[in-house]
Amino acid sequence: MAPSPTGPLHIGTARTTLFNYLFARKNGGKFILRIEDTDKERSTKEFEQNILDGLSWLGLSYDELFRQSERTDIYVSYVKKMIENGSAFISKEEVKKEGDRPEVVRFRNPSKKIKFNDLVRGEVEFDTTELGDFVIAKSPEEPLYHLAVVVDDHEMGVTHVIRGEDHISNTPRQILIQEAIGAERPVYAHLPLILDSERKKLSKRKHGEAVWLDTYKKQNILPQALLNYLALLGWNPGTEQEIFSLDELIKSFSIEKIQKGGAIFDTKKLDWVNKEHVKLLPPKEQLELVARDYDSTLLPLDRLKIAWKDTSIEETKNHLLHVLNIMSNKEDMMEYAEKWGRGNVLWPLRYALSGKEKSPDPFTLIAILGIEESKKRVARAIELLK
RNA sequence: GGCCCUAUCGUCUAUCGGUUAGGACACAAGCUUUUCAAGCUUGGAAGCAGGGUUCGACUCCCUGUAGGGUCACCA
Repeated sequence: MAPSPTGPLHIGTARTTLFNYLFARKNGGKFILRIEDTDKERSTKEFEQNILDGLSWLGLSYDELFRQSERTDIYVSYVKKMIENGSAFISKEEVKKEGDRPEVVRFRNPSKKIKFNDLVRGEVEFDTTELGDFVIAKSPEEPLYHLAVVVDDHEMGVTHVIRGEDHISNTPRQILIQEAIGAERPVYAHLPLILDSERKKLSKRKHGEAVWLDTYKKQNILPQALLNYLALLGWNPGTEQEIFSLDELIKSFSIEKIQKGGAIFDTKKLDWVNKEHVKLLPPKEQLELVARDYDSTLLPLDRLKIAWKDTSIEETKNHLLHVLNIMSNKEDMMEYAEKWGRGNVLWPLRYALSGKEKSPDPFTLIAILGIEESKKRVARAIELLK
């Protein structure tokens, strides 16, 4: 996996990492994390840390970690070799914009057709003529992405490259460089992209926070739930199972079941997957999650939803008034509820406390909110019924 | 625009030539006195179009259409 630390961990990067992880673990391979920070202007340590933290939160552990910024010497030796054997050359350039160099290193493009077999898409063919003699280094000491990637894959013995479909057009030029330095060609698999509701690639510019992993972390989405949902975006197990642990994903994973078309990110389904994972948690942890959810939120109450079935508003109000007394005097709530009908008493109580038709039971809510806050909320509901 | 990729319910998807085209999310309606972010029942909802190939195409081929990706001295 090869993220670039030019921004916080992107949700798409998280999914690509997951697929790489699953594939490696499934096949007993090694999972390498390579920080692609050859762009000194845009890469920062903070973003790198954010990516590392995000992966650890997700529980995606890697076997080795590299930074391209620490491997410049290796790339430089390759650039020099390539210039010597004529597969690259120093080219005089017109300076068009700020930062442009008068001289760069270009790849001598043999301009031929490149065919490769993609594990997801089958045979793909490009004519590389249109690529021209593309730039592989700003100077012999400053290698660029394509060169660094190919050298690293070669040096690290990378056998499988699983990445987003937006990289598919980068593949032919990387293959060209491989052939020039005598590197073996890895197996490629290009994943379908994650799309927004308008079927456009999820981008930081258009979608802001929705693309950062941290956003979902803040929303109390469980890491295992996010992983589960991400796996289902563009992949299916071939069975009707939908809820998976990471280990189960590893067991069921197969690259043949990856979808070709892009998939829209649906937060509703994410929420459902998350809910299913919450149910799997021990009761104590569930309670902690609930607490985080209900502490601060005060939802608007709907007058019509407070009353249970066809109980009258008047009756419901009386029950709530009693409930308020019971809370103040610490009397037995269940005794009262049994007497007047559990639904008649407990439903409006729970609704008054949570503001939701579906929520934990009222006793749990009182425990979370505290007696004072609970009383305040019940009083609020009574006020509404006047 | 060139090149590349893609095309089944609103969404995620199953189907690998013969199915009443299945499931899940979401939605709608209902049931359940409700310690229920539960469960259950029911419902609506799909093969982009046109040509082939074939006894038979959602499935294979071609064309069109639509959508997407990519075209840096970023990655």
